[in-house]
Amino acid sequence: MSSSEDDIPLSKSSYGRAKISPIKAESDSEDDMPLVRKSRPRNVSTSYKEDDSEEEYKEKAVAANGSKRKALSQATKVNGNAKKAKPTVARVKKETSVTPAKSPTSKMLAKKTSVAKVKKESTPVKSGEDQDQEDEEEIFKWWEQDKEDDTIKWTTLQHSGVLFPPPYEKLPKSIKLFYDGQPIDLEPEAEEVAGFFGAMIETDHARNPVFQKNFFNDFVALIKKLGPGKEAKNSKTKETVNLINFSKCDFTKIYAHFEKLKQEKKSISTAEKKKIKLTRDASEEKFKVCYLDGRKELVGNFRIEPPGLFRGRGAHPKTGKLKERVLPEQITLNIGAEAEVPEPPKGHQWGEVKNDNTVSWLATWKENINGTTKYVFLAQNSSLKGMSDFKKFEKARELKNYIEKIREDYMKELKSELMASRQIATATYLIDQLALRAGGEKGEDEADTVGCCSLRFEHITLKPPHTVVFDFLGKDSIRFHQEVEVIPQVFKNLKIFKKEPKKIGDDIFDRLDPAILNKHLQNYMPGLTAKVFRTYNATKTMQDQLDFIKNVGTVNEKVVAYNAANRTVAILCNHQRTVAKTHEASVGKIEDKITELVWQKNQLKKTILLLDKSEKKRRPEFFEDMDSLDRETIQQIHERLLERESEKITKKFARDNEKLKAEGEPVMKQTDLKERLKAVKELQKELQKELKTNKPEIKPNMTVEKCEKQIIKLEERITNTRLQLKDKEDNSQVALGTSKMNYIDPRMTVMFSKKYGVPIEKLFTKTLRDKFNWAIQSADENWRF
DNA sequence: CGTCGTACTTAGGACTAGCCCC
DNA sequence: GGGGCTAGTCCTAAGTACGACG
Repeated sequence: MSSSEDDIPLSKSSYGRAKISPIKAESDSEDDMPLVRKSRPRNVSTSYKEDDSEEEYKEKAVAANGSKRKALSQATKVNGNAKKAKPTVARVKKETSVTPAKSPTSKMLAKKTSVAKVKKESTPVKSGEDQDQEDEEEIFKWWEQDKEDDTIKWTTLQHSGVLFPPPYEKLPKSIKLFYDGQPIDLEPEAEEVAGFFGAMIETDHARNPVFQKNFFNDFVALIKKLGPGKEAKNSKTKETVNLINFSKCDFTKIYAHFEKLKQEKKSISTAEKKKIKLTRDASEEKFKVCYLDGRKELVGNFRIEPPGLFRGRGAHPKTGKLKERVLPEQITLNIGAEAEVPEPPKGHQWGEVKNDNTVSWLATWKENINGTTKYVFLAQNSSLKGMSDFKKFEKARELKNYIEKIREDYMKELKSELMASRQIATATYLIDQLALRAGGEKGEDEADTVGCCSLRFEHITLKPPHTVVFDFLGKDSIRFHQEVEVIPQVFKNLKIFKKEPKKIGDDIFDRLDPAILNKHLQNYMPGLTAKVFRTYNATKTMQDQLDFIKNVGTVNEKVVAYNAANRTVAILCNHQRTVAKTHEASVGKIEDKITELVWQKNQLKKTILLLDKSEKKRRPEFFEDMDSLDRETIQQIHERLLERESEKITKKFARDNEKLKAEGEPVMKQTDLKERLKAVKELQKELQKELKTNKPEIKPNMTVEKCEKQIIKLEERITNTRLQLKDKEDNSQVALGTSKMNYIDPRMTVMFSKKYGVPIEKLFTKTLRDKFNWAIQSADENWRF
């Protein structure tokens, strides 16, 4: 059936268990999270990175770097016959860094075109006349437009094509692959592939036997194809054609070489790095933009994917295969008929150039491993992407008008006489309640993952009276493992669907596939498909969660509350991430920090009493917790304190010596260091004494007021750090980003921002603010999903 | 219908800029 | 002012959906 025989020896980590109620979120305790992760291979590093060698594109880029105004007028001309509506021009100050966007609360779907002149973030002084135009750029407020027919994506379209990765640069002569202890000369094309693998030998991918096998097959085939070649100068090398044993290959020299390069790159000065970035940016500038109906829009992935080894996820049978370099001849460009076709790289031709305005891609090619089509699309902040995003959320919003009926119906249909109807009802129940994906069929050559319709016998276990255990790998081979109490009829149905003669490997929903299911759903609402339920339930859950949040407390507290709501959604959608290797350590560090802050606070309280005994009588409860830490903990704090102190002194000593050396002065001796370290000894004595007497040393000029002030500061820091710690713990295996980016209607977040007075910057990163600008501009504090 | 190809959204991990802490 | 860490960004794989085709 599927993959299997030579599968990756992935260690399966222990399964966690959690009861979760079948009806979403609401208030189920966050403590018993149903998230469990199988241990997956982790990609540690890639260093086959394309990079540098900008030369090629430099001249063109400079030419393209003309004035914005020029570009604009040119574009407008092209657009001459496009939209006729008269633009309303509004002046809107564009957000500059941290000012919350002023909401010009505009009506959605207003029947007018409006174009706002927007101040661009201050450009360095421009000379003279056309400064006005240079500083301002027109922003097309598509969300204030009629949403008409969307089969036509554009009327005119111009762009500069795509950016190819730099050509392969041969390794230095001294760096070679070793075979059976001997250095091997390889043709550059083969050497490049050896480099792909060599660079990653320390990653989990490279340790995966399937990856190794696939890589090696392709590698050997390439060498055979190339033949001994002109590089083969010695007899030993001729044997490379017979290179057949992976275990005799030694990539360590190559690996070391790439590591060295990495280090060198890291060590170049910041100024130098900046310069490199600048030239790189300049050479790429023209690819970054395009003109759609005359309006400037950003292009997303204009960089052609560089060659490398395919990093298929999970147990992908093809992982490790060689992903070949893409040539211009393989690329199809899509561009307006009126536009000038960008020049292909020297000595090359475009595969094809077409003018299809029913699609949004600018370029496409076929990738050689799975034969899938890759596209170059516009950036996330483009109008095209924005519009379809908007539509997606409006569609999900529309579902709320039908959801009741749909639920009512599937409850009835669960008992249908017709097997097909019963399966549809059961599947809809699961998709609605558990936010499962549709689950289309997959091929033999892909990782064995499933969704609702493709669930198999072995993926669910029935536990009477009506608990179902789901355990399967979903998209990206992320494990879905939940124990769910379902309604009795669903339990009964699943039992039927699993009944003999069904066995392991058989589909649960044997009368169903996403097409059938979606067709059924369209009966309720045009355009309704399985995935809409995920969007609907995600945003609905978010709204319900946000509604619980009281409008009190600090901004930080509100952000934490928002994140908690976001987390509920992420859990619903099973958005996971691997726990960072450094997680445990960093949690430990924060915990240590908190106890240290508590200790400091306690010290201050004791100091107050030493300064003025009467305080204790005045407010005994204030001093109740000043001995909250036990002796051992305090001792640990002391140790850390002392260690830090001596480290600091040692470092300072080293620095001072460096300085002296540089100035040609005689350096200090180790005894001088010892002298300096005496201060630490002093401190140690002091602390030891404190530990005995339980009385802190009083610093000169200390007053009760000063102590009070510091205590308040410390308490603030303690709550903040605790908050931070909790957030970190709760988020360690949940990925919040995916739901925020794809499932939660951004207008919900904008509503929260406005209603609760939380700057949008605290909720959306820069990229998200750009992507969701339409939502920021159009939603207010009363917005409801 | 079932299969396939195309076009688009959704996804987690790799990489990195910049922030914070010392 | 440098190093460690993390949040944010980049990259591209892996889904969904749908229409054409036989």
